[in-house]
Amino acid sequence: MTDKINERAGSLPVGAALSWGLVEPPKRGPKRELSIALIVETAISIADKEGLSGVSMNRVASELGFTAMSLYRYIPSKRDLLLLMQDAVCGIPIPPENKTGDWRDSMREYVRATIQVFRDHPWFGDLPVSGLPLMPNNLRVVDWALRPMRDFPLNDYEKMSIVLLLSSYARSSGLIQRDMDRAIQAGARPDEFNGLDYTEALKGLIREDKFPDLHPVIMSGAYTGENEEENTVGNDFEFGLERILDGIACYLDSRKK
Amino acid sequence: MTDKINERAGSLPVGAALSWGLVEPPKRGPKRELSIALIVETAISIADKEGLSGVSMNRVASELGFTAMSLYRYIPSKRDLLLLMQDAVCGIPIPPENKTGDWRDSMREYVRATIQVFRDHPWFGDLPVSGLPLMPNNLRVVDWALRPMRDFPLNDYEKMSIVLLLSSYARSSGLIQRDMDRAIQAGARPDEFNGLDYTEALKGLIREDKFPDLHPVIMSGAYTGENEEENTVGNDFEFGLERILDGIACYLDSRKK
DNA sequence: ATATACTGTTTATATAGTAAACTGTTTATG
DNA sequence: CATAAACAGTTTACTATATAAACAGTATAT
Repeated sequence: MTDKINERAGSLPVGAALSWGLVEPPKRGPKRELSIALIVETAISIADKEGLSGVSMNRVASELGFTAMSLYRYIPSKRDLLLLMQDAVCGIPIPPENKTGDWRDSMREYVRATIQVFRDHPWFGDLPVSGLPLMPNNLRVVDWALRPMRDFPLNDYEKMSIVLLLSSYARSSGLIQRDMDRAIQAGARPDEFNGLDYTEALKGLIREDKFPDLHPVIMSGAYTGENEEENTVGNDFEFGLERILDGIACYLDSRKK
Repeated sequence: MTDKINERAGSLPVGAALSWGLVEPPKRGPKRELSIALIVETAISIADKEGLSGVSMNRVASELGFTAMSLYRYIPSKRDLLLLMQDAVCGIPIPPENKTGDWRDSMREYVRATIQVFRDHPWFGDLPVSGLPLMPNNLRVVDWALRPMRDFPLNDYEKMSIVLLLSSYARSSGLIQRDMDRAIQAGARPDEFNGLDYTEALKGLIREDKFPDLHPVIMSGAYTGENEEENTVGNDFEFGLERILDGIACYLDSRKK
């Protein structure tokens, strides 16, 4: 199966080659009853409901009415299944280009959409990011991130650094928002454990002498995010994003003059 | 074992409680031949050499000359061992406060040190970050990150947002630098697979019509980082950091006027 | 017609993590 | 001092898990 890889795949990881559709479909033998897309879709829906730990080859196959081993006719290893899942949820709709809007709006839109992926698929942030994106949906998102900078007087390295800046911030914000979503869900059933309710424990542990700068932040509740109504920053993630955008604007100015 | 937790631990996860030293040492019975610190240290050294997949309860115990089950007298689960490892490598030396230096230098120093953790312990970035730090070493690092802002005219939410900004950027940069380190190591043995050498494959796959903005970046080699000497950005991570610092400066200015 | 390349399944193996029961040791208590 | 309780580390056992190998049936190329 993995030996039928198109030469264009070059040295790509198998998961990436599969995602690019570079593995030739078989010519003989019985009709396939499954497909990569179906398997990945099923795995994602399990992960959405039960987390990554719910995703086993057996579980995915059972859901489809097959045996675990049948999946290996499509995907060579679980690691590759996870890569395919990762790329699949990057297949978000990319809005049409708005040539009149300013670049700040476009970047905000990109970051917001990226964060949403983490909230829609809470397991997404549990997969390790191994280096640069190589798979098609993920790369379309990178293409999107580059779009607002098309006419910037910057070279490609500068642009990529900005993409890194935006995407890393989106990731971190996405993770935190995901955890907040979880806490709210847990709060709906108060018998369950509320993951963000560590405030009391921390207040007893963070002594002023050992943590002079963290101490007041814990005490005010800003660290764990209680009294969210007092949060002048507003929708948590927007503050940092505006700082990043300011920083970019600042750099553009310095380049123009 | 886990039932002997100090009440100050409150609702903390067990791993965090262990890390805070909130689990009372036993009063009777035979002398302990191991310690949490020793186990964690051993696990870290295995992970440093062989990656996270090398760390199994069996492997760690064998290294110490004990059976896997003996570890459970100290650490209730593997998940907790991983948490302890995560916190342990955050135990980096925190430089003394430099009251005369400016805040930008202090923040640069913090980010640089954080990135170094990812390079020294390549597995560190493979562990999922689950929400806010709760463990002592990690929180000392947060305290450090807050230090340069002590006299900023900002409230705690604003400060925490900036910490998020800096630490998320450090994480992403750290991951990329780790991967570059790996590629260089692989390059030293050219028979091995160089993880960053996907350039050729991508050049064939990223068509201009589907990826109008990414296409030129791939072709120039900026995406995969070939011709690093042409990278005007300089030491890759510094560019984004300066943008962030500019953004913060910009915000401070807008507050002052 | 038949060899070939497939399909999904069955069977088997190796490697986890960890629960429970066991043996021996130290300490607190009567 | 005797004994019970609390512990240490081990043995054994169980449950998942990923996945290799062999198998029986089916569609296609020659």
